[in-house]
Amino acid sequence: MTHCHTYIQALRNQGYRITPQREMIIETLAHGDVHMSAEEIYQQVLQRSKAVNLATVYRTLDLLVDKGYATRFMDSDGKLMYATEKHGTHLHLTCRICGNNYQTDANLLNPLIRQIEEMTGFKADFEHIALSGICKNCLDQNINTLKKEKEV
Amino acid sequence: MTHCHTYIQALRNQGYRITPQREMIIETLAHGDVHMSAEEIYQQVLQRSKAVNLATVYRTLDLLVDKGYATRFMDSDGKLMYATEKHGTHLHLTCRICGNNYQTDANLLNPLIRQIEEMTGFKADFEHIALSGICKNCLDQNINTLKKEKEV
DNA sequence: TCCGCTATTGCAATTATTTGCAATAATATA
DNA sequence: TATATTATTGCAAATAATTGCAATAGCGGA
Repeated sequence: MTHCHTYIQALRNQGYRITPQREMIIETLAHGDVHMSAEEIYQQVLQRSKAVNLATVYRTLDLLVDKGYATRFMDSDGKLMYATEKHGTHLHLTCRICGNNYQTDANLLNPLIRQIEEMTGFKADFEHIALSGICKNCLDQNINTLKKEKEV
Repeated sequence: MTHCHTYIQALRNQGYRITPQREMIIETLAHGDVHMSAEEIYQQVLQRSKAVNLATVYRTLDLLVDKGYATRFMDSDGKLMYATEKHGTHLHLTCRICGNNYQTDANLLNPLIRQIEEMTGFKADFEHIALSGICKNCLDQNINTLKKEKEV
C-alpha cells in the first residue's frame, strides 16, 4: 500500500468521507516536495482537475494536521508550509543574518523526544522544527557588528 | 537598565530610529504576558495612545524578530504569537486530541542547542518550540481509538 | 536652533487564510 | 437500486497579515 493510501484509509476508518478532492490533495502532499504551501498544492491539483477549491485545500490540510498526519509550520520567510512524515523529522537552522537554511541531522531530536516521553508520558509526533540563530559564517564575518548590537 | 530599554538601545546603536510607537510596542511585548499576538499588543498600546497603527505593530514585531530580540511562532490554534527572551526558552507540548498545552522544563533543550553548536557552529537564539503529539491522559483513555486510527 | 536626509508611519489596498451557508455528494441502510 | 443522513464542497464574505506610497518625523550635522 502506498504512502498516501495509508492516510486515506486511516481517515476512512475514523468515519471521514473520502472525496476525490481529498484524495488528490493528500496524494499531492504525500508525493510532492519536502514541504509545500497550500497554494502550491492547489496549483498542482488544478492541473489534474478543475473540481477543487482553495478553501478545500486548506480544510483538508487542517484535517491532516489535526490528525497528526502532517505538520504545519512557518518557513524562514514566515510563510505557512505543510509536510508529511514522508521526509521524516526535520531540523532546520535558519540564519537571521544571511537568511540561509541549514539542515541538520534530525536524529539529534531523538534524545529530546525520548526524554519528554519518559518525563511526561507525552508522545510527540514527528516534527518539523526550525531554530533561528546565526550561522558560523556570519559569526566569523560579523564579529564586530554583533558586538555593537549587544552593547547597551 | 530595564528589560525593554536593552532592546531600544541596541536598535538605536544599529542606526534604527526610535519612535514613540516603537517604544510603546517594545515595552508592551517585553513587560506583557508570556506571549502575545499583534492584535493584543495593538489593543494595549491603544489604551495609552491613539497614535499607533496595527501595521506599525506588525512591522515593529517583524524587526524585533529579524534582530533576534523576539520570536514569532504559531500557537496550538495556528495563530501567530510573539515573545521576548524575558520568559526564556519555552518548550510547549500540545495534545492534538484534547488541545491541552503542557509546559515542560526548557532545560531539556540545552543539550540539543549545545550539540548543534558543536556540530555546525550555528548559534541558536532562545527559542519557543511547540511539539505536537498526544498527552498521557489521552493515550490512556483512547487506547482503542488510537489503535483504530492506525489500522490500514 | 534650523535644515536636510531618509527612516518610519498611517492609510488603503492587497494577499493569505478562515468561515458561514446553501448545494452537492459520500456512504450506510433498506 | 433507491433513499436518507449528514459530511463536504464551492463560493463569497470575513478576518488576519502584508505591502505600496505619500506624509510625517527622528536625528545628525551645520
